[in-house]
Amino acid sequence: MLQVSYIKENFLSVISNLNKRNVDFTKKLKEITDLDDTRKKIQSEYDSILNESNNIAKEIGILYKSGKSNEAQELKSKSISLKPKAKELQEKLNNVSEELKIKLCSIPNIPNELVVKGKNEEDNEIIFSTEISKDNKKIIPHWDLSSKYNIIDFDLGNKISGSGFPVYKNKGAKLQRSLINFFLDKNISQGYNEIQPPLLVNEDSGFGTGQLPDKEGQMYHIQNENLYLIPTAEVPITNIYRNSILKIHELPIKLTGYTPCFRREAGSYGSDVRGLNRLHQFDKVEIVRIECPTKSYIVLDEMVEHVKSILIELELPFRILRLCGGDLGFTSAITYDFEVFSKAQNKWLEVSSVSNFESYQSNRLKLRIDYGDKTKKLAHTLNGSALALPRIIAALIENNQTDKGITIPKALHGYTGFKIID
RNA sequence: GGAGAAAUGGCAGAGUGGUCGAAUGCGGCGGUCUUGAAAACCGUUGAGGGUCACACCUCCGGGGGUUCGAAUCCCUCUUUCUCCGCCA
Repeated sequence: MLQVSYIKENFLSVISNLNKRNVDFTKKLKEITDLDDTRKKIQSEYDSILNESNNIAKEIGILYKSGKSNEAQELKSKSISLKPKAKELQEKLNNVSEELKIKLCSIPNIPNELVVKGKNEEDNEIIFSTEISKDNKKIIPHWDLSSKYNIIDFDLGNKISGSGFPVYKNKGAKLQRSLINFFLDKNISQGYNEIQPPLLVNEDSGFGTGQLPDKEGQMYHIQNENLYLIPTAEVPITNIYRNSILKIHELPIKLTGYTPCFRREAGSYGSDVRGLNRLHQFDKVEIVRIECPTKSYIVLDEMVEHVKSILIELELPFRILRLCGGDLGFTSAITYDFEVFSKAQNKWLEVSSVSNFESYQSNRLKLRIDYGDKTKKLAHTLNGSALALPRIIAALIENNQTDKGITIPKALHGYTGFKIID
């Protein structure tokens, strides 16, 4: 959520930067600033009525003490006469504030200056890519390899839950566990502290990181408890700091956590959802940072380098994209996507998304930094996947298939305890 | 699931209808003293809205109500604790 004061002070640049998302927000932003002016006007009118009745109440107290109940009676009726107007103003204020909040929530984050305008994923900028071998060796897709080596069972998942809930078996299960531990260890070695958060969150948490309102459709909702299954560990981990004021010396905050993630993925179909490409439940290790605004872009680069180093250790072909305005997530100011190459599908698969949300989330979260010199500012939040499991597994088994079996990259040997799946 | 108790500032803890945004202690910050530190003493120390700055307004778990006036009374929700039941 953007701050109204920021919109007012930077009206034209906000419009032109938001324009990179290919939507013109001029009208909406104008409505917001007008609404805020109205809010202020009603607020001050309401405040002065409250001021008046507060004063009367105090006087009545004094009069009663000195036994002048007749005069007190007079003041009482005066105070009562103020009530209808106060009530009316209070209601107006509530309505306007609520409307303002709804309107503000409908404005996405302002893209950073590095982000180019663009329509969709085709306009994303490729900023790094490893070599992709062009040999024409026959490659088996991961869904066939899964059953060939009996490591992932999609039919069994269908039986137990439905599509998008695969069952990992045997060395497939061990490979999952190994990757999770490998990722966590990598993150911890870079100073991230491990968190095991709840997998169900309340409405306030969903709002804090920007999943609610509007994006309810993407989350599973437990109706009778009004809880949501997390679509990413970002939600519970970032919300640790909801309604917080951090002392400057408490920063930086670097957290990592492994969780299953649950997504409804309504509307997905076809080859997009084949095999491990898009699941309703999948495992992911996330990194989350809370930073001083002056440092968040240095930190973003650091996070990109970190994720990159993990993919290099896994010896997977990958590339890094800087998302264009049209493909940028609603709450993000800038996002770098990591994609591994699936040779069998001749397709890039997203395995990580590293973003700086600047103060967009922290304004919703009410997450501020106390600089110790009377100044307080919204913090910057950042997060990224390091990394999401299923597509890593898909690329790994496809790329490493040999006549003898699927070889496991060296970096994982200490975790798996085996070097080949056969 | 049943019965009872509670929720106040960073923490502890007073306050049960009238200058209470809230005593006191601890902690934090600034100072005096000291070669330096500790101790002691003095001062200061919640958040949001609003204003050029003041004024002013809101907030004592959340929401609603009673009253001229609510931290204090009533309703409701949430959370915590104790006892019983159940249980990985």
